[in-house]
Amino acid sequence: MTTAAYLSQCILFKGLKEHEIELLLNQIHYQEKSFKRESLIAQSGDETTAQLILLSGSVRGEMMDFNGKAIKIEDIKAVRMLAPAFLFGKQNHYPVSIIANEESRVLHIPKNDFLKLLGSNELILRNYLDNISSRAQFLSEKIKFLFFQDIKGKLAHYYMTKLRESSSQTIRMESSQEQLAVLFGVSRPALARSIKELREDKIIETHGKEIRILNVQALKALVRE
Amino acid sequence: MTTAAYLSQCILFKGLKEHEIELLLNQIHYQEKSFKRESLIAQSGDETTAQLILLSGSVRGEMMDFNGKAIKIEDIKAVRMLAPAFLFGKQNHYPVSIIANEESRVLHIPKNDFLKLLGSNELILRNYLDNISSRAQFLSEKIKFLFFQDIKGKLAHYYMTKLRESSSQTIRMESSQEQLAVLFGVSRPALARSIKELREDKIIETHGKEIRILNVQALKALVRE
DNA sequence: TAAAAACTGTAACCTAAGTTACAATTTGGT
DNA sequence: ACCAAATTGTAACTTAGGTTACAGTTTTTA
Repeated sequence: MTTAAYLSQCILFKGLKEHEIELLLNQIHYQEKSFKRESLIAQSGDETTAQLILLSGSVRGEMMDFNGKAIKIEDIKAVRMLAPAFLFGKQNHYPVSIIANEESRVLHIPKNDFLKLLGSNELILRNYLDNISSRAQFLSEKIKFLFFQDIKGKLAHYYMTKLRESSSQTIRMESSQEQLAVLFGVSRPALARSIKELREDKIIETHGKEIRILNVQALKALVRE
Repeated sequence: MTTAAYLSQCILFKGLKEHEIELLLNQIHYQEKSFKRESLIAQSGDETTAQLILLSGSVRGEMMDFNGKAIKIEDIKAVRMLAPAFLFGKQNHYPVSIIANEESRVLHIPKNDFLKLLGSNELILRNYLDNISSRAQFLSEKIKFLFFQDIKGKLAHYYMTKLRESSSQTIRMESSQEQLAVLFGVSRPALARSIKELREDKIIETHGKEIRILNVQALKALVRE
């Protein structure tokens, strides 16, 4: 698969044909890099001198707390830009560390070339604008999630979201409690305790990785908003 | 003072002369609105259908927690755009409630007219790009501040920032403990307790609104980063 | 300048979540 | 199918911060 073929799946190039992307790429410099599973793609605090685009694989963005414990901000699957809102503005540093979840390929476009790209096509510019706005929106939601919800609120929010994607009243957990705790920024035993309490209150029922929602109303009431 | 004169002080129009702004304004529709002290300019969750620019006065952005208790995200002084990153992207809703701190005037540019403005001048577009990127950066810092710092860490961070603006080892607090607690998202007595502990540890000395930093090293060490 | 209002200091008590530890269960590899 | 490793359940105990309450202090306003 060509670079342009990958990029045609990135929202930055939404509305553009593969051959148009090809033409645009010919006018700028860029590199492709491969990263092995668990390797560090960018370190929190590093200067952002280029726009990165994840072409294949998946990565995660993590913030570190004082004790070195990570909390996961998000999982990112190809094809997507990495840290789009951190190339411009005042603080050109990665806000999170970016780590490959699996073998991944990343396109690396130096800032000046990326600027040229934005200037060369109005559609791309508009897509970019949309994208960094969405980033700010995502971060603003993240504040609400991390800071305003207690553990049960986080669980309820998480389950409700999963439930919307499901056709039945059951959810299949694809991540472990440990991983979920990292996403919630809480300790694993505390998460398990909250799950237990939901079980005791007959709000959910767990069978291994399957979770059945028994009382959607009560669950919804736990979300603090 | 004309609208254009105010706008020439807004980073969105950085690099433009007053008469150039005047010309641009002639091509779009806009309104000016006045708000009294403590009145609601926009409610969290409201749809963002226009770009707001604070022309005079000052406002604050607040998130509400579940119990209706506010936490202040930031204070905004004229001249500045309000919620710039929330006009584009997927979630066109105010992330915070915006409340006038004092008598304030706000320019209201409907989304389409604002788009026209962005399209009509490359400098404005670039300024806007910088600005919404800075918003995302601000929010990312806010996550670190609110979620990763304990109360002493927040105090230390706050004092260190104030100290940088001061020529001596003293800080003059212009906000009350109550206001600071709202900014930190903590309760007032808990904040007072932490201040007391800093005093007991001989890290600071307080005399009314004056705070003298006795041990910068120890203070710095309290910031969790 | 006196009374009211706002602000600060502090204490007792409560609660959510962290920490540590370990047993029970599930999963995956050979 | 068996063993090791990972995951989950749970309990005891600690801790940071919330809640409530009230006294002392400073600032505002009449």
